[in-house]
Amino acid sequence: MTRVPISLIGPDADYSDKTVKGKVVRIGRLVSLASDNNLLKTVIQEEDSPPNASAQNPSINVVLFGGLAKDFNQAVNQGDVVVASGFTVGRSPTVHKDKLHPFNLLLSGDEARVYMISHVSRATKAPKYTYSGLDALKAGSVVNAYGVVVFFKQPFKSRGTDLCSTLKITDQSNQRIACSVFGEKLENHPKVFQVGDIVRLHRFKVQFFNSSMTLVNTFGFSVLAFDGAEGGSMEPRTSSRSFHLDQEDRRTVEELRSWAAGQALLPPTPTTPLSAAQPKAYFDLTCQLLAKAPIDSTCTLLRVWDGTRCAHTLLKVTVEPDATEGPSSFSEARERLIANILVYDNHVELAGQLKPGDFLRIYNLRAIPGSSKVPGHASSHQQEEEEVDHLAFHLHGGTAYGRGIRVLPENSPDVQEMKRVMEAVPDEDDFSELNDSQLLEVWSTPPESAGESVVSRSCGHDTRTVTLSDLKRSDPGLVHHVRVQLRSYEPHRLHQALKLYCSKCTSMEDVPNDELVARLFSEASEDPAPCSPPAWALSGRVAIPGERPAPPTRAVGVHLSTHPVTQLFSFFFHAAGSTLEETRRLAAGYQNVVPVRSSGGHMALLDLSAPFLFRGLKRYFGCKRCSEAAVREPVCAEGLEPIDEKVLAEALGVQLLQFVLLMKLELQDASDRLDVFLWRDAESFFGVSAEDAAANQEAQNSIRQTMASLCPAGGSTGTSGSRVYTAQSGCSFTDMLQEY
DNA sequence: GGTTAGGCTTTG
Repeated sequence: MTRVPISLIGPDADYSDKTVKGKVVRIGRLVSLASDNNLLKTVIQEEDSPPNASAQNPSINVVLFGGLAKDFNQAVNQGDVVVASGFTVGRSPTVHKDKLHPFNLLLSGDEARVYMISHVSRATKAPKYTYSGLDALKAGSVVNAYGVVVFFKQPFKSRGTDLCSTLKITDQSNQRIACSVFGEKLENHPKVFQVGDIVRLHRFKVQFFNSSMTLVNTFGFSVLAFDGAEGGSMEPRTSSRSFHLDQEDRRTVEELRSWAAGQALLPPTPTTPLSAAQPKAYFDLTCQLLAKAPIDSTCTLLRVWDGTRCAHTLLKVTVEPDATEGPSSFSEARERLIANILVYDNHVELAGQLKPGDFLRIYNLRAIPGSSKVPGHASSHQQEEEEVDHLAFHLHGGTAYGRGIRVLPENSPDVQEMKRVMEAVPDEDDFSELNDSQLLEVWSTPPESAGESVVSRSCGHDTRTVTLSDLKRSDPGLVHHVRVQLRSYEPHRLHQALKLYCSKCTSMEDVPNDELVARLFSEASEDPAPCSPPAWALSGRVAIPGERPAPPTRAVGVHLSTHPVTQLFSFFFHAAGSTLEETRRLAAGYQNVVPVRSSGGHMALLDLSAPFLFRGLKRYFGCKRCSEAAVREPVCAEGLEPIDEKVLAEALGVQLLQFVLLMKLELQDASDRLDVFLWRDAESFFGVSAEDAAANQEAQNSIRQTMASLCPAGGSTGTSGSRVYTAQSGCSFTDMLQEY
């Protein structure tokens, strides 16, 4: 065999008796493909290019398949020198992105070989970071350091071009060192959420200021933040995809945690729930934003809750419903749990970026007793006296005392705890904000009189039966039992009863039909612009699984993302150029298929009328109003949970829509008729989840059978065959049959 | 590989 210089690799040549030699400069993740195949991408660089070569030390992508990929992954270290043979040459799909060789080497099949010429031992593989104690910092040097946060400010706008975070950190030396982080992007700032958090700083410059040390980030810096509690999660908070964390790092974090616990550096109550808010006190609040409204240019109203009820009556702030983002009113029960927060000055800009549904931590919030004048909404004297005991909450201007607002990730332990509290709040559920008039809007053929609908409530099953005529004369809001005949129902086509519901903006819409979706797919594939895949994606082509008898299979371009810890192939993008039908077939063979298109040279999701995700037979949709979709790599918080529709929706900035069932029933008894909506309890009524009903025939048949036996004439006007049931909300159809 | 900030007694 003869060796070919990397620079001379090109198409249309026979490489069966050729070798390529190079140093391994990058090793990708091992990707498991379908049917027990593996794939691994690596980059090798020629160290001894011949003098006549066009480029010095050129690099080339090498893609290994099958057992070779697996063996290579186990054996190789960065820095090893290898020789490859038995390869073929293909066009590199990533040449524009990685600026490497326009072709790549493909090593698959029996002839493919990789020989290791020299081997670097594991111990010297990763560059080792050394960390300075905070008492050993030398001005002018660039250091790495660990510290426990004793003071922090959330990123705020500096007078320059960047956002600025300031921290004060300490360690076992008891030195307290100031630290400033500058950067344009919020995601590069330390994700410090409370005093006691631990940070790991890389590449910070030591500067002297007023006889005290300060650490300032330099080029190529990184910050990881860890929970400071003993036994807390070891998952660092970072936006970086490529941080390195080894056993020694974990030990350092553990040591700082136990040291800090002994020093009582962690505040005993990091945040105060609304139920413990005291007048005049300053406190940090973890909460969920429900709605917001601008008051004037220096003040914004945030309406939040945390699931607990404040011991003091909360101040009501009235604003125009039109100016409110999110629901403008809530049920009475919910209103009692909602705190109105007025945020001022510099916080107004940040508040503008918040979305109803966001989980927030608000730092240095002040509880203010008595009525306070809201700019532009001066209340009358009478009202002021009435509200004298009421609590309002202010976030003053400025960043002193760490005043600020931070969006917390949904997976943070404090948010999880708060959600448990919220879930236990009675008389509220996902649909509480959707009222009858909204339902009628959703309904394609609204009944003539909106007054004929009633809202269902769960009940104690001890109410006596009333006639429909009694019911219609009684006050709204009461719970009734009726003994009625189902005269008719709508829609007759089950797919029209399936709706998509957004828990964030409480909108409900029809499920887009296949014709519309197919059209979006064909439109997306018409864009001829080349699409540069993101750096983390592995690009290639896969064959569309065919049907039997197999038609000629077609291959489509795909971009893969693999699971960071298990390295299992778990996520799958497919590029523009395939049809809905092809995507459907891909989804049958691969776990997660996210259709993408080319948009201005970048990878983007399709219009959100199309499913953003195919998982087997199931399709998932996103809310057009609440999503800020972008193709990003999905990351698992703990690294081990499966990548499901929720993880993907979050990574892609998609607000996941929930399938719900909505039916209109026309009830009749001797006294009257009544239209009712079956929806909130529809799933328990049919004993079928709406998501299943959207994807599987068995679930659909079950609903169909239930309706057919309730209303055998299929809802036609001839109802002589209809049977009569005693209906109780919260009751399944099977329960009803037993009672009958 | 430059500038920003460099807690701090807030108050509608």
